[in-house]
Amino acid sequence: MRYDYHKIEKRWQDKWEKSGIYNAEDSTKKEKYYFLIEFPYPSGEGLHVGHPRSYTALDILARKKRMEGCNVLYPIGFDAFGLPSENYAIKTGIHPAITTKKNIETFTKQLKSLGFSFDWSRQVTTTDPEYYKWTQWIFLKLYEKGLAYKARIPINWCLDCKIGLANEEVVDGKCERCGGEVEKREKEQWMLKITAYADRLIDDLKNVDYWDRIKTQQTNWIGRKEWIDITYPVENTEEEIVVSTTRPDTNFGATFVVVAPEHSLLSLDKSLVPEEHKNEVDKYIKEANKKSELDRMADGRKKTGIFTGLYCINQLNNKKMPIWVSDFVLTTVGTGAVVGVPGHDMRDFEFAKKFDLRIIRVVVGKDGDTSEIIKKEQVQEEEGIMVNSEFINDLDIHEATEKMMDHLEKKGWGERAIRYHLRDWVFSRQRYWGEPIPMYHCEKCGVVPASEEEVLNTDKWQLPKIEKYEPTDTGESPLAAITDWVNTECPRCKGPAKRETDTMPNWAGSSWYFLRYIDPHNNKELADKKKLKYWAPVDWYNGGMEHTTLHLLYSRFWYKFLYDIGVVPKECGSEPYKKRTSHGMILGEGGEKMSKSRGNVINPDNVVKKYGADTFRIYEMFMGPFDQAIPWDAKGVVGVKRFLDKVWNLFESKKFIECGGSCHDIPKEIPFGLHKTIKKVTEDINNMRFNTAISQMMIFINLISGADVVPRAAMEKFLIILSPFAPHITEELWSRLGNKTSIFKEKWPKYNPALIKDETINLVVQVNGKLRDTIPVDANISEDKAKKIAKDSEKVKKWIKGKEIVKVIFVKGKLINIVIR
RNA sequence: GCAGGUGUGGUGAAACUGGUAUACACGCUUGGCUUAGGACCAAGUGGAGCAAUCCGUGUGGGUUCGAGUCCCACCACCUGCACCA
Repeated sequence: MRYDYHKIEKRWQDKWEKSGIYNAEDSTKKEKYYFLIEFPYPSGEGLHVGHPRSYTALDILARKKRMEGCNVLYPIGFDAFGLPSENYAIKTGIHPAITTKKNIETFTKQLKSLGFSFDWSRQVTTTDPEYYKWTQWIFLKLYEKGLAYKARIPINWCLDCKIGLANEEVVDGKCERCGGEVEKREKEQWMLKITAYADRLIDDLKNVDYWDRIKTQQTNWIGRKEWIDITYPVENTEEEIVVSTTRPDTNFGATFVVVAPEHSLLSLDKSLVPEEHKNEVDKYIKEANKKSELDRMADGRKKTGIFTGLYCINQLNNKKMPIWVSDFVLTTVGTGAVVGVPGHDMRDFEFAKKFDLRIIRVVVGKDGDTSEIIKKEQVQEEEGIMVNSEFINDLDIHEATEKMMDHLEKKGWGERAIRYHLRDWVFSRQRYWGEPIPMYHCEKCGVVPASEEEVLNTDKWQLPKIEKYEPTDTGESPLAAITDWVNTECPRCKGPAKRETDTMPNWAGSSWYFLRYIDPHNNKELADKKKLKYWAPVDWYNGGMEHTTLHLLYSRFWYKFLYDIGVVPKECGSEPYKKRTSHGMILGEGGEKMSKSRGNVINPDNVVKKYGADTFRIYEMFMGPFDQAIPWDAKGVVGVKRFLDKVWNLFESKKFIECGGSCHDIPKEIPFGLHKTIKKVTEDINNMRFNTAISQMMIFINLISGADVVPRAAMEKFLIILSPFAPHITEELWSRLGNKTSIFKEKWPKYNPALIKDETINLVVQVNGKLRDTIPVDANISEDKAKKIAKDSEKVKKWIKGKEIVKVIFVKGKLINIVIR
């Protein structure tokens, strides 16, 4: 019979779904294991080939873990709030809920066609009021604990469309939809105080098993550093300017100060800027206002700037420093003013060069040059010893930093500050398709939170139906247009009040979904304590590297908060994910990102139709190292299909023989190869080296293709280790071998170490490190014997003849290297 | 700009703690089978050379008996940068 993957795959998918063999059990004595993948955003484009990379990987791990006797939770859900559905609604007038429902149906069908062992009975969707009421409840708790507050934060404002834009919708400073001008506009927004958790978010990383690069990136993103804010009096005024720096050791080398265009020193009502500079400065500020932060950082190379006409005094040496304004300085970093030390900072150096400012050396590097004036092209950023710096001369820069900080503090000229790169989380969106923020604004009482009762047990804070999805031209969310929803009474004083009309960002729902999977239908609590104690935390979370700084950090923050207020029991620990790994992106065939506009998108449905789900799964695991970005290769899929065809055809053509204790007519290579394969596949799966696990299985199949008879037991073991990769074909062949129960109820096989020991090896013989011969010898050969054999080799003799042997290096069981002169 | 990563045949890649560079797969070449082949089977396949041999893991240095692997400097590319998810 032909390998008819369509029939086989459909049949087993139906059987598995009916029997619910992948559903996690809630009350069992078995050890638990919780695998988590990042739940998808159900976009209108359907499943991307990138999604199954992560899902297949953890599916393999989950299936293996079950076979090792664990009670495994491997859930799935949908992160369905977001911009694309809303923008689609603006264009077509179709309600996002309808689009979302349709998209989820498509995704569900696609995911099921790939045979993932998800527990579908626990599906969670963030747009479901039964789910998002708990998201809103968490917000109320954050507010109650003082972690939610309002602040004025700029948004991107399109002057033509008159709506606020997401950063992504701003392309080269222009509105993505109309190409019009975009400017920054300040708005009162809800903020979450994630910085209150900054220290714990860094320090607790030592208790989790994340890949190093993930830990490093998180630590750097939080960016905890000791700064010092130094005050300089501004000449001929009552004002002072406060610069912030992490390198006060170089302060004797300071020659100028640069402030951000938004700096208060330049504000009009202060009118400090001398008349003759005013026009130019104002013009510069206006230009800067149009650029996004990222553009400003990117353009920083070009070094634009204007002298303000003001000077300040460095109190260390009473030197006068001109104050410049430049948009490479950001208000969000430090105090929004930096001190220029052009001798030892590339950016300052380029700035000084361009505007012809003084450059002074205060650190000596390896070259030992101590001259005070630095010649052009000589900026020196590496570490070294202080010079030209009075009381800190001859110290290395770290000691000098400490001493300078003490000195400045003692004099009252500076103040130390622990500062983080991490900023508080802007939690408001002026959009419709998100969780309403359950807050009242009362004329008398001010901000009044909704009650828990209202949010949990009434529909008062559910998203109301609306007619138009465009944000209002005042910069408010479309909800602001529904006056009978907005205008309401204050729950405290019963006077007139308005509802908050901003909604939450997409990140909200995804910050705690993994907890809801544990108890998805609970109507009384976010999740039952007993179930949480059993299942939490997540044992293994895999996702994209691009989520390392935002989503991963946000969800760790929320989990810690829920842990602090006792929603998550103490026994679970204060970290949501024990282990975190990352998959690489799948690129288009040319090596570029897959996108509609490039026309290089691969639809997983077509691949499944042409080759079957098992081939698709194995190809995605075989294409390269799991953590690396890899281009799709349509031809590569063929090789994997051939492999599965070979496995199938073996069953059609081979004789399987039963061997009780011993099988004398079976060549030794078969048990040797099998046990080596079991070992390699087992270890490689655990280390996410799926590509090499598959190549080992290919080697084994190539080996037994040549054999006349194959022991049935060997074939069964092979099918079991292949089954997590290719669940359908293996389940089918398993049942064809006469087995009545599912292959996934089998135990994961163990290898026999005695069987995979090499008895002979190829001894590598080198002369001066170059390969000259390989000689098959006993694996336990002694050094003396190996030396003799090596020197007797004709090939080696040729090289050592007439030369002096300086020494011989012997690596047991591997090689011998003869060093000659 | 800052942060994290990657770089090996014609292609995707393999190489555990420094020890035979290129496993496995694609492609290609030759042959077989076939009415046919985008099916299957067999052999070959880093470069130069008749050969002995030499050269080869982004570039340039270094450490070592020995470097794809370790150290230093550089180059190119990918990801993220807070309102895409």
